[in-house]
Amino acid sequence: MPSMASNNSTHTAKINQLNGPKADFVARRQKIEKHRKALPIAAAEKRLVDEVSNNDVLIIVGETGSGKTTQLPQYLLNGGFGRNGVIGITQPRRVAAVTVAKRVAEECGVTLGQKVGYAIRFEDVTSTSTRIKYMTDGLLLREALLDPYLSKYSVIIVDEAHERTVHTDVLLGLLKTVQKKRSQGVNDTVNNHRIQTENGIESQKENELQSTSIMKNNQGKKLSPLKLIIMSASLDAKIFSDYFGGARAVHVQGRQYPVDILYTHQPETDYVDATLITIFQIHLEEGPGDILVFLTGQEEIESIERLIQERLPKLAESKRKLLVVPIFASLPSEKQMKVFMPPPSGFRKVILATNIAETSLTIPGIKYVIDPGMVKLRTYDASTGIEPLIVVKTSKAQALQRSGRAGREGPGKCYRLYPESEFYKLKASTTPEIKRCNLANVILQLKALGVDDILGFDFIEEPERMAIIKSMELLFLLGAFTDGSKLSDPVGHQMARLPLHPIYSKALIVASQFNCLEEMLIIVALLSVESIYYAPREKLEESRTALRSFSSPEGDHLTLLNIFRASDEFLEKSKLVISQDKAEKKLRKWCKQNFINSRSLKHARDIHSQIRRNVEQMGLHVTSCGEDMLPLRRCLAASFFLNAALKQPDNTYRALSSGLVVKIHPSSVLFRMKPECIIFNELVRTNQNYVRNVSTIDYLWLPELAPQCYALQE
DNA sequence: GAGCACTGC
Repeated sequence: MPSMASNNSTHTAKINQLNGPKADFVARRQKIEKHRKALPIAAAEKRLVDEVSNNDVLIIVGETGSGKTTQLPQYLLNGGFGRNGVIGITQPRRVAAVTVAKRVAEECGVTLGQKVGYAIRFEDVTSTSTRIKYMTDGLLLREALLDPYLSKYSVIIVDEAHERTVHTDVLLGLLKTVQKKRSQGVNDTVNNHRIQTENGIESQKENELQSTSIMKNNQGKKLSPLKLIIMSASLDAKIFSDYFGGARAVHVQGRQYPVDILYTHQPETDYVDATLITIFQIHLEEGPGDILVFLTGQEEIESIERLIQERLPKLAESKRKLLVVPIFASLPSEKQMKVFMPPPSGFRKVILATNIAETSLTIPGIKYVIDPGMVKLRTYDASTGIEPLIVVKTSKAQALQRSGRAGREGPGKCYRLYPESEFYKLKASTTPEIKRCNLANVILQLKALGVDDILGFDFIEEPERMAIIKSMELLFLLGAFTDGSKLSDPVGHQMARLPLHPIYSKALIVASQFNCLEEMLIIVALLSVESIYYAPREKLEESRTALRSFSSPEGDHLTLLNIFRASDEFLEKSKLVISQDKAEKKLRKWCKQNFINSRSLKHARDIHSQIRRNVEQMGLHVTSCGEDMLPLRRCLAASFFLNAALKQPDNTYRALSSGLVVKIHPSSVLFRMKPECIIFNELVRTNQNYVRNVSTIDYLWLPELAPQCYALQE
């Protein structure tokens, strides 16, 4: 064998020498083919294609490493399913859509964006020749607003369905009805779909628009039936099968190395301490291999990091080679990259991570996983509308996902810091997101898709009635509905078209009437991203000084506007003398000097240009209020009137709609000013109720601008 | 005078 191998490589090297890049290409193709054939799913190619031919809905249970995401679309294309339409594959995350598309384009030997492409928000790398299209599930939902029958697709594959994101859940419901309608034929359903609106010429226009687009796609012939494939990890195939009327489920083997699961004998009272002990125990007693620890948040990660650093010097010098690497989403990207770098020779890496390491990124070299069994979860309280984060026990599925991270490159070990009996008491899977979030956007989208009766919609799992009703109330107050709770025209339809929280969508529509849409587009873009401020604890004062020149006495909204404009001016000025790339690099430096998170600012810039395009297409007039901030401030009051609060004698505030006692968050420019009347965008509950993104308004504006909520006292 | 799991349009 060894001599064979060496002969082979000499042979290849010779060809390389003779034919250069072409032989390189051939060698790479051969390597790719070999890799593809070795995947567990490869043996099932014909069977899978037959299953898809014979079943309109197919559930595929594929374990990690089966190759289903990259291979199945290629099998279907070769099986002829791309002839009558595009094969679409949805992913919950943007990076996944992009990286998988790149990989498949390479495997097919085509340029990305031609036969194989991807589409995510802000980026469409597809063309008319695209047959395999990877995309985020949220993007496909948006496409459905313009093409309710998803007529360009012959097959839709919903990948990672077990994650049960809101988008996946809504998409499954939509696909179920789309499939039914497409198999029935389109002609008689067009008029029933979303069109039962009693008012207005506008909506008729929109209906006509839709009918024509369907006709065009249809070219006079009936739309072909839609094939639907749901791909999921093993635990809950039955849920999907039942939802699709007992659809057939097939199983595809994965490729994972065995992982030893170890439990504690007793429940741990202090899991931070237990985590520390386990880290050192592995480090001192186990063979080489990196350690991945799952923790609940930044604070916990930083405190454990400190504790490790304190204890390390107490070890024998030869045992001190332990490199601690934290990772969480809000960490600047250059620091995040450290988890992918190999440690100095002889060192063991211990990675302290949040959930980000569960699915979003895969870290190489992990042999040991420590799982304390806790996770920080966003919840939703329908009665107050607050969405607090709480620490809860993981689910069984999550525990399995975490332990699986130890078996990607070889056999591994997972230390669960609770007794085995506790594992069996865990919930099978995490409560789907749709049951623990604000539903305003979901409802708006469903209404725009023609679902009139939200309470009667066939959700795979029903959200709470109260959560639906609360969100309907909000949409009603924003003017998105008619009295018959249909989407209003034009406001409701315009709101549904914008990729923003409904409150912000409405703010844009209001701003067009106040002649300050130019300004509001900026403010809403900034309110839609993570905080753009970045101040490490040790440089708090320095950052405050840097930001002082932007701050406005009128509040955080105008401050945000000032920062955006300053950054934009800086970028435009740079672009006059240097290339776009260099100018953007220079902007990042500017951000750093001013303690601004450049990732968030970039995101806001992208959103800004997208929503600016959206409102222009909708025919709204983008005008500016110029130097006069009064109309803009009145517009903020008219837009965010539901979140108004009045100062009380003790300098706290009372929120007018909920009656909650709140304080201005210390990060606000108004923290010390304590104006009489404010509006705010966010209510966070920690030890107290804090409001963030606050502006001062004149309280007399409320009855004038929002008489439906506020009446003048006699 | 305070902290923010993770995604997505």
